[in-house]
Amino acid sequence: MPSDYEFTSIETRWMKDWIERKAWAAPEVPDPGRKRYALTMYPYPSGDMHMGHVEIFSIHDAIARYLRMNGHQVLNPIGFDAFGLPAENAAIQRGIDPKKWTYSNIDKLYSSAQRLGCSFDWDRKIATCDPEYYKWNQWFFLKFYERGLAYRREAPVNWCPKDKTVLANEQVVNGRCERCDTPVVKRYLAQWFFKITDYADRLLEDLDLNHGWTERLKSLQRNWIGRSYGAEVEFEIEGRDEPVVVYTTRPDTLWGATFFVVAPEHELATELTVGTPVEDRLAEFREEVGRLTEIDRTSTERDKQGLFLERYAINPVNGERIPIWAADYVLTDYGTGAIMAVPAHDQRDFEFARKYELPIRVVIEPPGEHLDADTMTESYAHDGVMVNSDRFDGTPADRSVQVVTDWLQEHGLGRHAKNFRLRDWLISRQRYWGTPIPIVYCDHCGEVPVPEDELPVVLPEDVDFAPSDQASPLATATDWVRVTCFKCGGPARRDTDTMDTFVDSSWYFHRYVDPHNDDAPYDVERSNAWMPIDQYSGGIEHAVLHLLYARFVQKVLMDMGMAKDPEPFPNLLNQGVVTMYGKRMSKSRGNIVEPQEAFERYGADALRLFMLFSGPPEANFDWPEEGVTAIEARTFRWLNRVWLFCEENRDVVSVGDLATEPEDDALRRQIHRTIKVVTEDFERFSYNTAIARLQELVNQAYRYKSVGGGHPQVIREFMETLLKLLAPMAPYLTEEQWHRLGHDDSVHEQTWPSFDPDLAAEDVVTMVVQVNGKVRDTIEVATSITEDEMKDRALASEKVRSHVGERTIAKIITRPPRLISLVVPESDRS
RNA sequence: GCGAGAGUGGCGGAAUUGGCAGACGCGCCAGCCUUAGGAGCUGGUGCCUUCGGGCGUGGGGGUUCGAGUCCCCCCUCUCGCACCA
Repeated sequence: MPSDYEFTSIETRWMKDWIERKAWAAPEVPDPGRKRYALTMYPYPSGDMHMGHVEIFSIHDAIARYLRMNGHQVLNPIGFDAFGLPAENAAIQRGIDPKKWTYSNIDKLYSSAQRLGCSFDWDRKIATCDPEYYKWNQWFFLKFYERGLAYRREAPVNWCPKDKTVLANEQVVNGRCERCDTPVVKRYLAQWFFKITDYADRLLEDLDLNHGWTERLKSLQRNWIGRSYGAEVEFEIEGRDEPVVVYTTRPDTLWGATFFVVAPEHELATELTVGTPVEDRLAEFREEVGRLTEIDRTSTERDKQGLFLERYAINPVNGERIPIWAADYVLTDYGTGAIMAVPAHDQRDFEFARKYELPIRVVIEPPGEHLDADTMTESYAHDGVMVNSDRFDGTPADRSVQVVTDWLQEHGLGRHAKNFRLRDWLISRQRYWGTPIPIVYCDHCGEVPVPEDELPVVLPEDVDFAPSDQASPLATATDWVRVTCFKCGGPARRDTDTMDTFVDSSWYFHRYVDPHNDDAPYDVERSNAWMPIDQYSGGIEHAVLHLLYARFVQKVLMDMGMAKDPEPFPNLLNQGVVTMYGKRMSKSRGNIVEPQEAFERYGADALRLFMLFSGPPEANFDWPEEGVTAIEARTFRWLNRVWLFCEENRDVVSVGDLATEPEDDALRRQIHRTIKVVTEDFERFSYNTAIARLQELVNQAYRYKSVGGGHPQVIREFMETLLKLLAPMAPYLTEEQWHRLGHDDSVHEQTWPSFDPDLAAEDVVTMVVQVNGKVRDTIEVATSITEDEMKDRALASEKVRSHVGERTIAKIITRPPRLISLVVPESDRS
């Protein structure tokens, strides 16, 4: 009586074996045509491994192992996104050194990944908090600076009052801090930006190169970049030399522009009121607006607030004097920060006009209808015909924008223009645990970049981590801050902010090809040999963060001659998240299921299969109420069934030629069909159905034994095929049984099985007979059946005949060999 | 409001091209085995049924010999964007 699957010692043995002989090491440079770069988004080391990691790694590892078995040289590295707020917060709350905290988490996560049986190339490990890594963040920063892609500017920025740092637009979700959910406020600060807007068109257009992206993800990015087409129009301002430019998507409504609005924070507002009685009221108004959180400011329910600046602009198309207002519904950083207001045809302008009793003039009407400005209750923003617009009266809406813009351009009043929702990437952070920005400030020379040979600017350790509203933690490292200017040798101060950690993750996949390089971020030749990433996997939560920033940086690298591919990851698999009771697992919710317990009770393979079997990889996985015990019923018992079959049958040896019986052929056919469909399933990442097919095969093998089947070659073919097909998903059990079957090499180094087409083809199929579209009989037939035979067999069926009755058959549709459909008149059935 | 995606048994899900809806598994039911079972084995399991059959993939209509799949309308849910001019 063979014993059950005892995984503990087996897992330990093979884990050691794989690591010691570097089983997953990729060559420095791959053979041409054989490379596959498989990458999973590097994890943030916030503690030990959690179920989210287990899911991602299980899927990703199945991909990598499958590629390897298909003869590819696979680069499958792992590293750690090691900078970031949680380390610092842990340091503040528990008095632990952020460095120690981070590295100890990295150690835990690294060995848990080994225990899970991941096939990473362990020696390529990187941690972004190593000076050897972040030195190159600083190097890239300087390169960006040289190219005019990094600049410092005072601007209204998103400030999280709890985390006490600024945030990028991408990190503000519904007006709240993405990390701690605190409402964000605007602050005026001098900050560093990366000029991602220079690449907006390319980021938009190259999305089509990413064939392996979901439409959903592409649409998220398109939305975020938000390109719109329209016109820039010049408005003269009374008493000002220079005209002011506004951006509009509807230049055809210019004749309906009855007032002009600037954002309260806009410098034009200050300029227009300085020295006038309005000056103080504007300052007050601006302060009022500044106190609002982004949520309040952008709430559509809130009443729009405005202030008449007592100045006038001239409408360029009709020379009308229109009043200039400051209003909180106009944003400083979109377009030019000033707009022409067309209340009749824009809902926001309409509400504002009604509130402050400003004139409304209709210039677009629905065909054949009249709109009355005095009685309308909302703006009319649909298609129509131009009216009250001089020579353009009667122009239909489908041409009006083009025609008017052409005319404006001809007369020097405006021009065609486009605009983006995307803003430049704010990379300064007022926090400690990140890459110091390699810039010093000199009273004499101003902003001075740290020379390359002075890199890295190492993060100081003697720092008060506690964040404040006034200064970054690094400012408390007074000795570190004080430097001599690299240009003039005079006194200077270091920039005390650190970089957004998304800078780190925007190029880490290049570092993996050459992780120990001291002279450059990476060797370009090597990177070119491995890039692009053939299969990337990770969560969709990075849709407009990492996945957008990394694409931007890749394009800059390309322009610098450091990359050859416009897109770094054309194929992307977005796994779902692991939840329980529909909510993301988290300590604060108390709905955590620990992988450690699962490892101990059921082993890594059962846990991996459990994740893979639950559903498609893109779907979220809601952990069942039972907790880890669910693994027992769903996958551990089946693994044990596989184990016992191998234990009971591995000593079956061949004794010369054996005649094959029909049941032998049946099992062989099933084996080859299974190879075919499981291979197809792997190609489309459909692991849940692959496992289902393997379960069917195992069921069939047990049935074969129970009816007396026992052909040694067939049994062996079954076991070896099963182990190979299962190996990418359950690496430990398959490795152990592979060796128990007498092999000296690893199952993971075997070639993925191929099928015999003759065997995989079905010889007998079930032919369905329909009468008027309804299934009336099913008949077992040979695959090679002819259409005539099909008709004969169908018409011979009692069941079919009773449904046809006396009626004549009007039409017969045959789809050999599976289907025949008889059409008879619906009338009086007797 | 704009954009994207989804809706299938008690549950997770399957059906790649318009061709037997519900594979595989969980759960449940019955039986066998066992001192015992949270083990193992066998069979059953969409709903209704007068046992002929009828109905069935969110609802309604359409195309077709045939629709979960294609087309139109509607409902619900999820996600993203949203005072972006």
